[in-house]
Amino acid sequence: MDKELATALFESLASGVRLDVFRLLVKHAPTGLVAGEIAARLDIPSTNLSFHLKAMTHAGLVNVTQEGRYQRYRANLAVMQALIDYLTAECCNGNPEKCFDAGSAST
Amino acid sequence: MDKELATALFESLASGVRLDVFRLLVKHAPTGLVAGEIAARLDIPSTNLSFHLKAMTHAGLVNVTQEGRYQRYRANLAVMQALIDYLTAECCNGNPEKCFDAGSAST
DNA sequence: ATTACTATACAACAATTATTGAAATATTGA
DNA sequence: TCAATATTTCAATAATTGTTGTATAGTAAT
Repeated sequence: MDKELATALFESLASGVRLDVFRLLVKHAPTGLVAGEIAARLDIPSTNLSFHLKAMTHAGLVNVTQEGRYQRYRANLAVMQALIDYLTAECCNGNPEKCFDAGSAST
Repeated sequence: MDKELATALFESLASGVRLDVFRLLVKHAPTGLVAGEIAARLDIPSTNLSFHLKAMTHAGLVNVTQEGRYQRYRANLAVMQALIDYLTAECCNGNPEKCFDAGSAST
């Protein structure tokens, strides 16, 4: 995980629409959902959803596979785990004790 | 941690400049650095740095305290930990086994 | 008070990102 | 092949974000 990938992933998560999409896909892992289903559930115009899905796919946050005329999207949980690891390392860099004292009381 | 805060934090981390600033402040936790020192180390014009520091402060990613004519900035590690917790929950929502199988092999 | 120094606010502008509708591409099934 | 469906691409535009220089406000020290 380098800086460039990290910022790309953060950017993918920095929009309400994309965060909604990702959370929906996580809920439906590992099956995933086809584009039309995502659009219907989140009530987003298909062109706009396509725009965001393309960005997320490019960043590697989601994967896509073709199923006939459908495109099935799945959350990339491995990348998400790598991001969490990166964030943990960045957060605690040189000061691990501080980091895990502070915020662990989050319900 | 709600969606609004999460997107604000992701947005804070989604820029190369801001990610650099944050990582620098984490390295210097818990002392922090004054604005001029950050600008010098990262070679960013002070006005531009101020713009980004303001955004990060607003999002809660960093804290600031006045020291005479200096402004000292510190990484907010508690918020970072809360974000990691949020991300872990989002990532594993309904499928914890999948998440931690996949990406844990990150050095 | 005045001079120097630190940092932010403001204004102008550049660049990027988001949204929408219409058109295009590709697949399915009659 | 033809009509129907699913999704993306494209073009136009709106909205947001990033960068820079100049001006301002505050602090420090003489």
